[in-house]
Amino acid sequence: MAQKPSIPKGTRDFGPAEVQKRKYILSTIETVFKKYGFMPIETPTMENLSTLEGKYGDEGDKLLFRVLNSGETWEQIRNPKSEIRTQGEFNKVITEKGLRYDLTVPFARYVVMNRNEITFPFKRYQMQPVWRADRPQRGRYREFWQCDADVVGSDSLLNELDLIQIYDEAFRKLGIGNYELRMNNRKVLAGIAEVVKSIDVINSIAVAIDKLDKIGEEGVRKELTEQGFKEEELNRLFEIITITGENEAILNQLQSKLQTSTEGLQGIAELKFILQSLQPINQSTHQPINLKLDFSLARGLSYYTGCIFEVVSTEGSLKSSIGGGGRYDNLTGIFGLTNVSGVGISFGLDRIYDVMDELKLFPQALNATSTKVLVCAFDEHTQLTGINITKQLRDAGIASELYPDLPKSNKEKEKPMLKPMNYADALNIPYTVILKSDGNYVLKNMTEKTETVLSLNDIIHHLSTKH
RNA sequence: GUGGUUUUAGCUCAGUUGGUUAGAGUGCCUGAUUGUGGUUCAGGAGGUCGCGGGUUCGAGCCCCGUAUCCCACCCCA
Repeated sequence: MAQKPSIPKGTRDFGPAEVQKRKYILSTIETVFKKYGFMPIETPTMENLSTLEGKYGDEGDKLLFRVLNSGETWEQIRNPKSEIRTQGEFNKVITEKGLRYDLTVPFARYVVMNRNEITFPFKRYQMQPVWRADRPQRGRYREFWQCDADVVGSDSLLNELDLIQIYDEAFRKLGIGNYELRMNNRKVLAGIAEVVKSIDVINSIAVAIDKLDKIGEEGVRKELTEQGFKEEELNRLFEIITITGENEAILNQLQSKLQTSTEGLQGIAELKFILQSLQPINQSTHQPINLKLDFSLARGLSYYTGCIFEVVSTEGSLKSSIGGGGRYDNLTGIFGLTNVSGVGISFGLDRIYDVMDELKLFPQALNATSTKVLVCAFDEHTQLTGINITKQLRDAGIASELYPDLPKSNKEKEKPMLKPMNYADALNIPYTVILKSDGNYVLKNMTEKTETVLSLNDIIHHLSTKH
């Protein structure tokens, strides 16, 4: 008995229309990456678990897809002489590989392994799927694609500036003009923690205030009170993160409040530098980049140390981020290469797709087949002619197909045009060439329903000149 | 990992307090149409009601388990 096939939870098939739309997004982003001087790399689907574990926090470790070792692991475990005593030793016997969780950590691993071949600063982009064992929901998949651009080996903030421009250019090209690019700085968060209580509470504060727009001030206060924050500390916190106004003005206000924190002041200086560098760029364009400072922006991944970015679409119903990134000063340090700073951004292909699909931002032409003309023959003789004609059309650069089947049943022989016409119609193929038994070629425009008897050269000429 | 929800024809969905033979739209097939498609009209085919148990004289409907979809939390692209 045939079983109903299925695919794993959180994964999806993509039909021709979806793939074409996804590739449109990918190629748009890739074009921008290349324009800014980034070079492509690819890394394996699987990494050693030792590469992945501990890089994304406790939550991240839980979400790693682990790959079961092949081989006789059971024999090793049940062997009476087995040395396995601890959970760790057991885990190592049954699994030592995992599916990549993001593209940044594999990239850091790549940089360390290839440090002698790489010319720094190294600017790479990478567009590949990643996997997370999360529970699927809207905008959240277990298999999804990230498009990353990173620069390592340069601590200049001009890299941040380039990445900001990449975000803007790519989203505008895709038609997502109504997006919000939020920026914050981990050092500012550290400064806030220092001024509010102590630098050790940066993570508690970051996690809590990141939810500010979701659970509100009351919710954040409640969460932090449960963690032992005093009311006066929370008052100081909200005095800072609720500052509103123009970017420059709120930075100045923040500066006065973070006077006692060297790290906080450093973060402010970095943010100021980026805003100032952006000014000449914005003055020379009709569409200035709208960079929004947001001191409540935290972002989870624990390796960020400097600027952090997040992108959300302000149109449509998907509220989660469609891009994110930041600077990490010591990611390669874990793998033994210190003093190499990096900064990168990521585009979330699948969420960008969801936004664009809802807002109908895909070009109409993406839905059609690339076939421009369908050659229709109705017997062995004209089919031979058709083979030749199709070949010549293709040689002339015209995407063509020869309808492969001849009428078989009596009914089909009575109406031999029916199937090819239906096919051309269903696939929106704009032209057909009908091979008459008298040797004439008829070019038919399917939308205008016009037919013209033409020579092959005229047909090629006609189809080549039409866009 | 916690809580809620969805699943009925190829697709989108109805289905009453448990009661004869489970419906609609769309798509598909056939014909009206004598080498020519989309429209219209007429007819036709197509359903293990996610899966496995249970209650009942009787279950698409009630109960338990399981899978799956979606939603919230956690976290994130």
